[in-house]
Amino acid sequence: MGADMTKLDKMSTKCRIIHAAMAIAHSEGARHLTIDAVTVKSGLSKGGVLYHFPSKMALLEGLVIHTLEAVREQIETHMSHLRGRPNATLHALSRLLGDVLDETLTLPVALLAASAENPALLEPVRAEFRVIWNAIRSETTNEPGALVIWHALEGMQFMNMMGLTPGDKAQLRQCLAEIRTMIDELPDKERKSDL
Amino acid sequence: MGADMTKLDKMSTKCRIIHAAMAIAHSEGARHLTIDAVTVKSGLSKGGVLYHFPSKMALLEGLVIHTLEAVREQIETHMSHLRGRPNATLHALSRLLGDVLDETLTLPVALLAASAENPALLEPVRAEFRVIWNAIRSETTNEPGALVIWHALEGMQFMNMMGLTPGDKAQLRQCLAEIRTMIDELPDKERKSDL
DNA sequence: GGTACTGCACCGTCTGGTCGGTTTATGCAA
DNA sequence: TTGCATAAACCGACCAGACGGTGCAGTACC
Repeated sequence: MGADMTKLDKMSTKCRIIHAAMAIAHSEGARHLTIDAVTVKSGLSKGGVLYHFPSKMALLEGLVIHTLEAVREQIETHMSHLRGRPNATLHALSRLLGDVLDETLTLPVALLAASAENPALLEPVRAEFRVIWNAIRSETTNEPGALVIWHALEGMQFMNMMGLTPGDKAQLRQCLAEIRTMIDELPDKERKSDL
Repeated sequence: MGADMTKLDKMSTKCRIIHAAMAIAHSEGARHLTIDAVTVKSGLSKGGVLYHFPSKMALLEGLVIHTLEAVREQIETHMSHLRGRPNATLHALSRLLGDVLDETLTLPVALLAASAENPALLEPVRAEFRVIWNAIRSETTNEPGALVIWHALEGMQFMNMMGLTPGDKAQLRQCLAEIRTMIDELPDKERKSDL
């Protein structure tokens, strides 16, 4: 249990750092996401931050990996509640967006911060997106239709994060509901529906 | 004509600077978009760059405004070819995306670069997006449906820019074609069509 | 003794911005 | 046409501060 405590502490401190980094990236802009800023925001010392992430690249890498991991977990949780349902992956993604619509600390924030420093840091995200896309396309016969829906979901997340969405949250909810009916109307791989 | 020449030269130099800034932001990441980097890329001197844009904020502001202006012009050009057609604004946006799908120097690149320095720089974009949204919603009775389509278009642009889109360009073209049929099936404001 | 830090001094480089100066284009009078 | 004043366009050395990162002595805890 001692080991567990140690591990938990380590994780929670790392989380504090990453959380601080996300908050800075979102409110101040990726340009002002500096180690010193993270130091202040997280309440640690510079040495403390650099103890966990020996360089800024490592920090951003950690930020991407950590956020990606969280996303993956949330998707899997939703997926487990959707077993057997047609187009379960798209449904899971739509639920994920529903969860995340009010939060500010989302995957796109991490993407922006990381790509500002080094676009190559997005590689693990690309890999994950390929996996997601393969899951999506394996569930429907209408690939272009599914791709449109996925792009709509991602577009909502991006625009919402940058504060570019017009109208209020009710409108976004309505938009999300529309997307969900579109997913329901997507042909299943087994029993190809109408059209 | 002397005055015209002067004005043209001035504009072309400003364009060179902005073009250089965009290229850097896209290839190196917003973090490395520095005045010095722009100096080198544009072939000017530091003083020369700062003569046209007296600060980095001014440069980024110029970058956003300039890109937004270009987008607005392209939309209006497409709109003039779509006079009277239902949901003309969405159609214009879809054509714009078609034009831009292969280019790397797009509005989102400017958005990322600007928001990395100062999120407040996105305000003119927000204003423009409100205008676009009002145009879109004025043309259909199915607002949520239109919003989904718009988000899909923006999502495609963002994901394409960050290299997150899976599959090849043919797939994207197919996706865009799908979006266009969806726009065609959107109810017009006058004669509300099926369902 | 190892892990997880704090606190701080320090370094080299990068960055935004200033400033004095130079070149180039323009306008105008002799 | 020439000469010259004036301003716009541009150059590049320089500076102060920010930034990423190092190194190390010390501490608290298991």
